[in-house]
Amino acid sequence: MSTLQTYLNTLGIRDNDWKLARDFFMPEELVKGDFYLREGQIPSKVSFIEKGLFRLFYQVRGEEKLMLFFTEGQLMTVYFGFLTHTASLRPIQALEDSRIYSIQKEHLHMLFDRSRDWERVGRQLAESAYVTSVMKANRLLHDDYDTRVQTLMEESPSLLQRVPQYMLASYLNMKPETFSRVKKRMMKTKTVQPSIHRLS
Amino acid sequence: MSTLQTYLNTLGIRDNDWKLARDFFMPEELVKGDFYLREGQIPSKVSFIEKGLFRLFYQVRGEEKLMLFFTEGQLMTVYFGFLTHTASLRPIQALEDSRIYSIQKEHLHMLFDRSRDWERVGRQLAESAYVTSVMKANRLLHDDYDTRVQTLMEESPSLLQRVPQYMLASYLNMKPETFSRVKKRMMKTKTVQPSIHRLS
DNA sequence: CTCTTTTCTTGATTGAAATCAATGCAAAAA
DNA sequence: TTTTTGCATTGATTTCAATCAAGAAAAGAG
Repeated sequence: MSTLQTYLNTLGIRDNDWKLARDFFMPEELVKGDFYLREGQIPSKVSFIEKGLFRLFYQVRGEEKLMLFFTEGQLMTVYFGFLTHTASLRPIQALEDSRIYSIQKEHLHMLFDRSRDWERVGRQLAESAYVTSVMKANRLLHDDYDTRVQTLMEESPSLLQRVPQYMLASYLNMKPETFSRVKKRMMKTKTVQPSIHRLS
Repeated sequence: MSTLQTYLNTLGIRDNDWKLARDFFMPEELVKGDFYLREGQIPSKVSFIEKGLFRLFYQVRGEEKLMLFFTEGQLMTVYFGFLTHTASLRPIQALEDSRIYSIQKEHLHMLFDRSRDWERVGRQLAESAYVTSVMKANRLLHDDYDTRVQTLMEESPSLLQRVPQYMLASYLNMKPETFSRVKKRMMKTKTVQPSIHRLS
């Protein structure tokens, strides 16, 4: 629970606000392959990920499109369905054994009603969800293939280890073959690995 | 001012909350071509559009990319820069003579501090900005060209009258030539116009 | 350790939109 | 009126990722 408390602390949730919320958060364990949320369910909770990795995806004409990863230190939900009270067409599945803390929507709204700080946090989370989503969309829309792969490698190198490449390709809105070719192309172009010696 | 009041009313801003805010909203008139926000400025206000039409765009390698339209009854700002306190790379320009009411960011935060309802509205606006942005991004990413044009024609027919076609093309992330060809293709395929007689 | 399955790579081909280029067309300016 | 300007259309060509099709390599099961 302490990682959750630390996280909330950075959002401005302290002592009293934490006491209000503590009992609402329920621990859950999921093993690789488990569904956190199934297709057709209405998202009714938000979860803080203490450990693990998840993917939010959907199916279209037989093929899977991966939209988002969630991992340690992040809040997870199908925010769209959570906000619009609509059934999610987008399951969330654990890609690794995971440990999370979940709070129900109704409890979250209780917190909003009971505390100014929680209401403010609610706004800030919505705001940062907006910022994140806009940045992601702009990249997918306007960055070329090479840039997308490069950005991913720089910003989320750990994903390369933890996730099969075809999922990363889908996440970047390209085919696995294309991802493979872009990667190869980048290796060729790449200059010598930066190292501490090159700082001189 | 009354259209603004009506709008805020639908968000749950009544009597006292309105009185708190009223004097913060300043009327502005812009004529076609005026910049509501210039490149490099930090967005410091939000405006309600009573009348008119605006475009949010940016330049990349000499070409203009149109990201958003704002029109009557909507709130306008470069929300991204507004939230992140960063200079906007994205000017907003009036496409028609317009009349708006603007509130400064600092005043908005005063309202958040002074009233629970305003803080809630702040959250709800962030939430709906998120929902809108996700829907828009998903369409641009996953709908094919024909669908994008068709959706635009169905949902925003007035834009077709008010905006040159090359801007609509850019808005849908395609070239003017492509837009033209898609439109032509659609005309051919189109079945007889639905009419009241066909309801039988 | 071997066998099986999944994932990744590579090559050949195809297809759809971008690009290049020319023309048409209508509204505004001279 | 003619001329100019901005926008839309159309055709020809190019480009780049998708698709199709084998294999190779890696991961997992027994």
